[in-house]
Parts: sequence; structure tokens; C-alpha cells
Amino acid sequence: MNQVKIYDVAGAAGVSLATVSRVLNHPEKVKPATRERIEKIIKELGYKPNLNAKGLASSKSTTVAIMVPELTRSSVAEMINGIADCARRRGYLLRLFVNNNRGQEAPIESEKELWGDVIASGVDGVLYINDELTNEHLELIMEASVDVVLTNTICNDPGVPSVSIDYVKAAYDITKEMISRGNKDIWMITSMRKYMVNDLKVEGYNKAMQEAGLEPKVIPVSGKTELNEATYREILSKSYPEVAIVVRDSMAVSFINIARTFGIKIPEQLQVIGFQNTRYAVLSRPKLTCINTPIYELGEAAMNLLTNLMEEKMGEDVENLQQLIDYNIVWRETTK
Amino acid sequence: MNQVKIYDVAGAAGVSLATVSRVLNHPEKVKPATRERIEKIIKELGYKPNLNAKGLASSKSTTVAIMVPELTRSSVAEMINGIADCARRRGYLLRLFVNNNRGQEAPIESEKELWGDVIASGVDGVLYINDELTNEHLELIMEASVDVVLTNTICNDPGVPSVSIDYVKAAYDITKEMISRGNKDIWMITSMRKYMVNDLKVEGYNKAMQEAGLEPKVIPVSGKTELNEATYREILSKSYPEVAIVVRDSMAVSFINIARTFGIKIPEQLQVIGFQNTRYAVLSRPKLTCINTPIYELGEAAMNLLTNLMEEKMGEDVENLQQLIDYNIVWRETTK
DNA sequence: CTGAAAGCGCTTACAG
DNA sequence: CTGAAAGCGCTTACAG
Repeated sequence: MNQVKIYDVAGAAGVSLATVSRVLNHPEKVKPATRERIEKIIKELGYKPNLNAKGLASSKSTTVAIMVPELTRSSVAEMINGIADCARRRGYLLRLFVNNNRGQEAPIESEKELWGDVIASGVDGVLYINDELTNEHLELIMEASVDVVLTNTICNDPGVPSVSIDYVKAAYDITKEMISRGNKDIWMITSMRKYMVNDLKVEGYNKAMQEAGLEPKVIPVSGKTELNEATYREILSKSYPEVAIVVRDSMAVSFINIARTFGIKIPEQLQVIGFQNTRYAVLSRPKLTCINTPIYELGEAAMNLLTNLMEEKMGEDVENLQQLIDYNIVWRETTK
Repeated sequence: MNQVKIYDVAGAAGVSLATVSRVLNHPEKVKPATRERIEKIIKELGYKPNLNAKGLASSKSTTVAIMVPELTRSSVAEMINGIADCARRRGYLLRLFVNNNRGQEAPIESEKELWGDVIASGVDGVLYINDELTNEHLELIMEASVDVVLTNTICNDPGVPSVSIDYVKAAYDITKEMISRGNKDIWMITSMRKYMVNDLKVEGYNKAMQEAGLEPKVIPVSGKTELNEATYREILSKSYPEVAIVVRDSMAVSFINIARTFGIKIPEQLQVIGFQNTRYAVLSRPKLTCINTPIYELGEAAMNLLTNLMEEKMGEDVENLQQLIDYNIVWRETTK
């Protein structure tokens, strides 16, 4: 089962290897009759170009890097599914770089190292996933010699391509909706750790509250269930709001669990809304009302944007460099 | 920021590029003084070998493919974390192939296609993740021209390298333990869809029940929450066991939720045990007792095995071709 | 429309 | 211990 090479198909077709290469890369330059004959032979022999050779010769590898900071959250898995499906359709392969800079002495050095590896690996573009973008990260991104699209984050510079969800608007909308239903005492529960996406949610919440002349109350809490339960207990032993909007649905479920131990009736006395709409929402009792963030579609769109960028299909379409994916609200049992 | 090449460092060091290549690949063949000088220059210039060229010249790419069937389940994400960490330590890069054969007319053809892509991409080895191994899949694996290790599955042929968890023993042990606590009416709830890992759990359960002279009762149910709830309702409206062992903790949580709507007291009247120990277990009320399957460690071990195989460090150590990772039981609130 | 040839950036026998 | 040279399997101007 030795790998068949371009020479083999050239031989079998009675043409030079240049012609075979052409039917693969510039079919329009080959006479249809020849082309079809060669295509048939390629199929018969099961020829697949060696990617290393192709990459070296053309300095295009038709592969894209996904850079992720840890892969623990299921949302990232779902996003990668979307990326992979789109990649396959568009003919790209994927490299995976997991960015375990966490708790390193020099996180930025380590990030620079990683970018070095990514570039040396010869990818044509990168999908950059990072909830905690700093200016230093951005600099590295701008310096990169390949196309990069921010996935599930945005940055202020409109020249940096990104695909994200309009978290500000989502939080604003849901807050406003709950206000319009007559609620005044609405809290926002966010993660202690600074994640850009969560900051955006807080921003939208604050805006809606201020516009309504209401006092915003933002409560930072650990993202880890084992840790946030104690905080929730402390808070709930004093008081609770009419509505709690929580930046992640797992954190919302945990909040519900603790609230119920205080005998607080959900949704009668306390309504809870989460973000993300993972399976936690459906396994929770009562079932959690959520902002649904279509993370698969987000991955797909990001890969699509990147492909267009790499293939220079954007033209003057600088407008669409920063795309936003629609969210929607899934009403369940934790709201009235 | 043009990429620096091996010529550049050779020039800067006043040696031939062969020598630079040697310090990278066979440092012991280079005089220490020269080696150190070159290493310093490599660092200064930030030289990273072009992987395509390296791969082409040496027919070793120091990259490994991960083949996954969809990436939706969070367990796979956690496994990939373990793989990635180990890969980094061992100096390997990762390619990701998502195997979306689902619902295709000719799944095996599509699988063959995929293997073609994987091999053509020039990886040195593959980590093969697939819960639904058939003989046809196995044939493709055996035919592969690179090392393959089955990750989180086993096959009967002891010559096929794998890293898994001893699901038979885990299920056997927990069943036996519950029997020894005086329970007789113990059910096993499994997935309707045939997953090898779940079949193994059922096997262990059956064995323990039979040994104790008890009647096994295996109930197949959908893995999807929206679908299994109806089944659970139907079953529980008739009767319920003393203990239910459920092959996945998300399915166990869903079972608990429905049982509670029937007023069944957990764990007083019904004890529930899950497999996997994801966050569902801790977000559930009561908190779920679980077989903890260390999926991160499993990923690590699989990558480690593969690396040893590729680097031929196994020697005659054919014994350890099929590794099993230890599990343990996490007792929580759904058992007495 | 097609072929001969140079070149992509490395590695590795082979001499020395 | 080191260098000159061939070769890995492709792509792509350049001729024709």
C-alpha cells in the first residue's frame, strides 16, 4: 500500500507531472479531454497529493490553525464542530494548538512561542479563540504573517476580523424585556475572572438598567461550582432579587440549586436567566431560560470568513470584517 | 518579519546548513562547542524549521492526527486537553480530523476517504477515537501505514494498541458493591445506540448480577434528554428499582429529574449511579454518585503510548500495548 | 495547451 | 566532527 505519487499518475496518463499538477490546481488551463482522463486516473489510483511537498512548493498548505486556550468547556467543542464542517466543505485541514499558558511565569512569552510554532507549522490562517484578549495578545495577532480571525471575541480595532455574538445587545435586550415585564430588582451575576464576553454582557445589562433609571447590581462569582456555591449561600441568606441574569448557564443552574435550599420559589419569587443554552439548561430543575448563543454556527462563520480572507474573496468588503451571529431567547421554566 | 531559514543560521554561525540540521536532529553528532554556538544563534534569530520542508525531507512530520467522530461531547474536549499537553511535552503537533460520517449513504466509503486524507496529510501517527468500532473500521486501522492507538476503546485483537478504561470491571465492581450493601433489585440503564464502552459496562453489570444469582434488567434509552424523559416517565409510572446504574451521568441526571416528579425519594427509595463524573453530576440535585473516568489522563496516556510506538521505544514490551486507566468511585448524595 | 527545469527548505547518506 | 550534494514530492514561471 505504498503511497502513489504524482509521477505515478503522470506515467499512467502518459503526460508530464506538470500537467497532473495543473489539473489539480488550475484545471482551467488543461484541455478538457486530457483533464478528464487524468481525473479518472487520479481517482482510480486513489492519488492524494503529499501535503508537505505541496506546502513546501506552493507555500500554501491548505491548513488552518485553531488556537484555543484549553479545551475544557463544551462550548469550544461545539464551536470546533462548526469549524471542522466548514473546513471540510472548503477543502482545508485543521491543526490544533492548545494554549496552556495558564499560571506560567511569563504568559506572554509563552504565547509568543506558540505563535512561532503556529507560523512555522506552515498554516495559511488561524482561528484565534481567547476569552481574555489583552493588547499584548492583539499585537501578536497583528504581527502574524497569515490571516487571523478572532472567534467569539471582538476587539475595538475594526480592521481586525472577527466573528462573535452581540453579547452587549443580547444582555441589553433581555434586561429591557424583564424590566418591561414590571421587574425592578434585577441582578447580574458574572464571573470573577475577567472574560471579555462576560464584560460585554455586563455592559449591556448596565445600559438597560441605567436607561430605565434602575440601580444596576453586578455580582462577581467564581465560575467553578464548588466555589460559587458558598458565595451564593452567603448572598441569598441576606436577600434575593426578582430576576437574576447569569453570564453562563452552568453558573445559573448552580445559583438555582442554592436558592432552592433557601426555600425560594423559582420562578414565582426569583426568576433566573442564563447565557449559552448548553445541556445544563435542560437538565436543571426548573429548566433554565437562556440566551441561546449558536456556537456551532459561530464556528462555521468564523471558518468561512477566514477562508474568504485567505482566498482574497473579500474584495473591498471591509464592512463584513467583523461579523455578528444572531442569538435568540429560549423561554423555559425559570421565568414567569 | 520574514521567516528565518536554516541557511540564515548557517551563515550567521559560519557553518554549513548540514551542521545546523544536525544540531537540531542529532545533536550528539556535533562537537559541543559548535553545537552550543549554533544553539545560541538559533535562539537569537528565533529560527524554527519549516515543518513542510522537514516533513518532506525526513518523511517525519512530528505531527499526530486526532480522529474524532464529532466533537460534541465534553468528554472528548477534556481528552484532547490531555492529548495536547502530552503532545507539547513530547514535541508533537496535532492535526484534527472530525469524522462526520453520520447519516451518510456510505459511511465506510467516507471513512476510507478520511483515512486517505489523514495519511496524505503526512502525520506520523494517529489517535483514533470512535465509540462505534466495526470490523470494517478495524480493517482500515490495521491497513494504515502509520502507528494508530485506539483511544477510549479496545478491540479483541491484543496486537492493536489502545488506551481505555476497564469499563467491565468498573461496572462489575459497583454492581457488586451495591449487592453487598443488600440491594437486589438493580437496573442498568444504557444507551439505545450501540456504543462499545456502554456494552462493556452492561457486560460487567450482567456478570455481577449473575454471580449473585440476581436477575439482570437492562433498559435501553435515548442519550438525548428530550427523548429519554418520556421513556423514563413510562418506566417509572410502573415501578422502580432499589438501584439504577446509568451509563452516562447526563442520562442519570435526567432519570433523577423524572423520578422526583413521581415523588420517589432519592436516595432513600431509589439510588442512582452514573458514569463519567462530568459537571452534570455536581449540578444535579441530589448530587450524583459516579464512576469517575479520568478522561484527561486517558488522553495523556494515549498520546504517550503513541509517541513511544512512533519512536520505537516499546522494545519487546508488547504487554503494554493495551493500557487501562484506573477509575474510582465518587460517592455523593444519590446513594445511601 | 503541454513539457523541461528550477526551486521550495529541509535531511541524510557519503566522503573526507 | 563537518561539508557538498542528492533527494523528498510537489508547483510554477518559462518556453514552445
